[in-house]
Amino acid sequence: MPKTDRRIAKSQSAIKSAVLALMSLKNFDNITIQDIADEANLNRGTIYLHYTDKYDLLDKMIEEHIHELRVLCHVASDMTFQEGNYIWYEYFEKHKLFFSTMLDSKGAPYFRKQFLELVVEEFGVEVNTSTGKNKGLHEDVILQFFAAATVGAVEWWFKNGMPVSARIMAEQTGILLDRNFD
Amino acid sequence: MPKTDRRIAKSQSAIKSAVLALMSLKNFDNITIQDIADEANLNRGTIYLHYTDKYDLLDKMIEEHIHELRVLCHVASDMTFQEGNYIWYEYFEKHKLFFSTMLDSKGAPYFRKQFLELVVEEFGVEVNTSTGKNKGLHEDVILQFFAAATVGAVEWWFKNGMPVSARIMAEQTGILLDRNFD
DNA sequence: TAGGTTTTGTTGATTACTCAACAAATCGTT
DNA sequence: AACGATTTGTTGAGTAATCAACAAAACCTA
Repeated sequence: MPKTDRRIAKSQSAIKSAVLALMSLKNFDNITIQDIADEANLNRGTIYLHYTDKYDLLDKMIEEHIHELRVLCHVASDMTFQEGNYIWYEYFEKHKLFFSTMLDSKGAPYFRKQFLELVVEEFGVEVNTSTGKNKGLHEDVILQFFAAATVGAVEWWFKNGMPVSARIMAEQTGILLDRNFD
Repeated sequence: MPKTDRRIAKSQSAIKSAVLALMSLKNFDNITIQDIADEANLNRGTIYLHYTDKYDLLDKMIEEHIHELRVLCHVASDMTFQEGNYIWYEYFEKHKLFFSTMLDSKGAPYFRKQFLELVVEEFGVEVNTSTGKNKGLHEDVILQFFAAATVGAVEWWFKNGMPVSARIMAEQTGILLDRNFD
């Protein structure tokens, strides 16, 4: 694999940092491409060399967070859902600005989709329908059921301004998941 | 004047910052071009697009400081030498790493020359050989005399590890200058 | 909803940067 | 003084970024 050109790495890094910086100042939907270019100190046209529009840019940023969450899943593979969830929710809280913006604005139409796919995939290794409490149930049904539940909880949490702590969210959704997997 | 290309500004800025960062870690003479390129996160060849070698790079950086010092001179044009000197020595102290490196290593062969030229030029507006205590003396002689004295004092200060405070240097050289100009 | 203003996305010509490769110069040991 | 290793400065071909200019879309707001 040919390593990426230094200029590409620098431009993309500057662009993403600029978006994050601007998101702390104003709503994503009110950020213009020119704003991003100014903040990143590069030409507006350069942004279009890497992303089709600002929503595509945001999607790419989402992909990176999805990837990080997947890594955290593997770190937590030996833990209970309660314990593992807390790692996730810590990550959410750390990037609260990012995630709440993602889930609030119309700016990230595919976030929920990508997020759900991730959860389905990661829950997949945990489910067992040949023995235990889920014996005889349909694997896909269980997966989609609890994945949607998990994503929905996170979505609710952010859309409502995180009314409870990350620890509470992790614990309670963890209890509900641990109760249903073995 | 056509404004400089954004890429040029960014590259030069990164290169200069890299040199300053590296100078705090090791002697300038031990810094390689590759070190600078790595620190600045750009290709080694890019440095040669802007500077002929690392000493030229250093000279350009010097020029910028010389320019700053000239600006400070104009700010201090209404003050006594004692007062004005303190502004200068504060600047020296603020950039102590830079200046001590300049005056210590063989890396900046022209620093003293440029510095002296600046002092001669700036003292020029102060000297008066038609009336007062210097009446009848040769202007160039006075200028070269006290400019060399001033530069020599600064040089001594840095080469000997700044054994006295900036305030003391400013006060004492200020007294000596105020005593000889009117 | 008609008006002017801002933002968008694209274009083409130009310039700066990248990367790998090279010979020559310098450095550091022995 | 001779050795290998590092650093230097340069080259050429390829790519990314810049800038100005443009029409079309989206946006106020009166």
